[in-house]
Amino acid sequence: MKFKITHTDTRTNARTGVISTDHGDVPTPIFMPVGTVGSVKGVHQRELSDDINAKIILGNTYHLYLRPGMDIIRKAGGLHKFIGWDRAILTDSGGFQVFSLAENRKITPQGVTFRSHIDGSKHLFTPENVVDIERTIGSDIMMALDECTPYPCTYEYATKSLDITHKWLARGVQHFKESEPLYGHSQAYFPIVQGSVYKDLREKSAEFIANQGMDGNAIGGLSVGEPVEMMYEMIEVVNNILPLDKPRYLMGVGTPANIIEGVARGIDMFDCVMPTRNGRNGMIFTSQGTINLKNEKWKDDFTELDPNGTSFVDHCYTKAYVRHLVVSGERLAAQIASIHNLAFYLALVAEIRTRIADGTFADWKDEAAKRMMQRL
RNA sequence: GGGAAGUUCGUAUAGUGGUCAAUUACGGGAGACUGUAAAUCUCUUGCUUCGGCUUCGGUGGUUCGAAUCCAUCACUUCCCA
Repeated sequence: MKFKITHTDTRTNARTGVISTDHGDVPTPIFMPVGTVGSVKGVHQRELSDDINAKIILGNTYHLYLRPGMDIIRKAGGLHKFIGWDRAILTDSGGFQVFSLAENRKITPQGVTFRSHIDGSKHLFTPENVVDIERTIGSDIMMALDECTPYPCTYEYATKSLDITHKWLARGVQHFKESEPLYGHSQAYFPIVQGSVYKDLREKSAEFIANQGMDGNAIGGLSVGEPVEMMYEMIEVVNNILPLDKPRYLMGVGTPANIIEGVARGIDMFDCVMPTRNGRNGMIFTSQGTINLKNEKWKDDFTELDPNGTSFVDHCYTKAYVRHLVVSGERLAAQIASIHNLAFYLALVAEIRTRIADGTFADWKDEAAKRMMQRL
């Protein structure tokens, strides 16, 4: 994996670049649709590539490991072949599940013991075996095993957790260096900055992560309930330390405004379930604001789903029709809304790249973020 | 023509003397959702100037008190002719 910066904004910390993987180039800043179990929920791979123009998607180590299991993925020849996706894939390590499945896991210095949410069976994740699993999956970018701390989180817990995350990282990096890709394409390994909302812990973590010398770096443990201003402050603190010449990935973020603000602070990569999950729940994002299609006010609105939208669904369906589908519980509603939202997110990062390149990003960002977050 | 059962807040239901503006489901309205245990979850759903007001087919009655008991009328469903 290579990263090349193409433009640097003079008035913010935003930049554009290109991440080159063996599964294609990824222009940055980029949004990566989440496809946890090897499927971006409700969206075909063809729609993902042709209509949404996603360049890279996520898979999840924990979920794929439990089902279908690594023997199937290995026999399939890796996740790309298994799911029929020849563009880039990034795998989350299961660190988020350490957070979200808190009642079903136990953290030890060795690793983390999980109880499967599917059948209750017990499993151990270590920094080493997670690298092995990600090698088997064959993702272009593999994430290190970390603990995504909850919010609020005491300073004591955050300190202890960070120490474990760092120790896990050192072992993960070593195992990454000692292991080889299985399918002939190269794989990168990204460490993750933690430290909750504590500035000194974040600084310490950013330094530790930067020193690993990996091809890219991630910021995790944010957008877990803390006020957004706190999140933005942590990004600033961390990005002051993370190397400029490596891509920076803000994990699990976020809203259109979060993405704009993240880019302004030097973030290059984002992922979030919001466009797909909220889409399934009847909400769409547009350049003019968000729309809750369940609302009665749209029942006889026969205008295009999103007149400014870049996706085909925006122009062949009306708000009234998609609302009808949502209210009726039709699966097509989830598909249309997911396609629309993902296309909107990808168009958003495309516009951000254009504006960084032509120097209009700083003037545009505040008004755009505000406009996109208003409720229609 | 004879007999039986029934009529409750949009619909279907629970409630068989006071703890009932009244159960539950659906339907309606709104909110949440940020490295996906989510096509999920939460709230709300008689009116109200928030003190109350008017409700359980209609009317009349019994009772301190009725959605609940009695009478009667209306309507509905089923069975027998």
